[in-house]
Amino acid sequence: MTGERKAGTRERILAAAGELFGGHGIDAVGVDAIMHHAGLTHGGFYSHFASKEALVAEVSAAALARSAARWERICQEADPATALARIVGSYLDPAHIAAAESGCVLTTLGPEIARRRDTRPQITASIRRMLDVLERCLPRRHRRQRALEALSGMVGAVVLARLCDDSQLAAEFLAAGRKVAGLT
Amino acid sequence: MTGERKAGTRERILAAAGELFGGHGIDAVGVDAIMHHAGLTHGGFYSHFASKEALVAEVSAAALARSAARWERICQEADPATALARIVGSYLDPAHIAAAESGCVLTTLGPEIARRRDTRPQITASIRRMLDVLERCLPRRHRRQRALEALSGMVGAVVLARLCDDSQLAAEFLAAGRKVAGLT
DNA sequence: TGTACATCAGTGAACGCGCGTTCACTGATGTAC
DNA sequence: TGTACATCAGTGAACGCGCGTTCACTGATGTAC
Repeated sequence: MTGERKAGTRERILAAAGELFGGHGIDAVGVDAIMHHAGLTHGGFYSHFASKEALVAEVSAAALARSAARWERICQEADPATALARIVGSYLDPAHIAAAESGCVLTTLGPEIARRRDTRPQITASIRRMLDVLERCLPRRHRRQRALEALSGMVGAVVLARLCDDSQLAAEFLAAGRKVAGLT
Repeated sequence: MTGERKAGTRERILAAAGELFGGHGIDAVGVDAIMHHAGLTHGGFYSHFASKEALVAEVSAAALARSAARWERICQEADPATALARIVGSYLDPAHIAAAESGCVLTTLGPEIARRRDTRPQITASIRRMLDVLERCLPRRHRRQRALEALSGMVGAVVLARLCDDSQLAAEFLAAGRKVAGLT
């Protein structure tokens, strides 16, 4: 069926844009580069998206929604303590620092997305879902507050670790993030 | 003296670039916009900087160094608890969320700077100075670790608060950041 | 003190280039008879 | 089953525009005599 084929291509464009945006920033990546990374030529872009800006809104919202969905899956499949360890452990891992192109959008594009006000409602919704997951993983006392602290610490630690020239200092930030997020 | 005049102009260009970069992002701001914001025409830019990229490196390093210097000044002028309250309180304040153009570079341009590897040594040096200030402001036990947690929580809370569509959720992140940073 | 000259910060027109976007097209796929 | 036609995802040349950068210039300031 043609519709399915087209939908698949659209997904490939979204995935390609997500990787390139995460790795190089939104303004540094052109439509041409995105389409080539998706194995297409640039002209076809506009039969899938109205403009680059429309793609930007969709890809950042979709990428964060996917992260939230992954956290929810982990939370359902394992007991709270194990789920927390998996989520926080993979977030605050040197591999996440190194692989910005596939990393969490909050840490790769956070400030850039914050400036584009139209995307914020969907981003906020995904942030709430991530907070809910953390709440369910954390011990009962002051759950809500501790989830907010955990997410703040995780995002800040990743941003700072990526800025550090020195991998030991970066590792210290990751350890500090783990501590804030309640990992022993 | 001519040298002083020129140095003053250079500072004005750096200040203009800092404001515009913080408010709109690095790639979204052109040399022309920066020079006009500094009250000059674009052609003169290249008698002050070798390239836009050279300006970017200098302005981000200079902006963060200025933040670090401000923290050190506060730390010297007040007792530890007061200094901590001032530093953390102004960082995690709705006014800082709103005024991205004059906000901390870690939160406005963090991921963008992390991608430009040449600036990272100077950024890392300023991060260390900021950690040192926080250490001196915090109670003795586990100072170092708590300073790392504080800075992570502060940066993450500001990034997340700016992403939130809902000012109440933003305020919750700011409160969580204050908690992590040891403010009662 | 006054005049002639040198310096150089800043001006503004011009450049080549890559961007986002448009559009006439092609050729594979699906439908009608 | 075979032929004729319609559809439309994807192609690639072309567009106008704004970017970073260059350069011949101007005019205010500093120096020499």
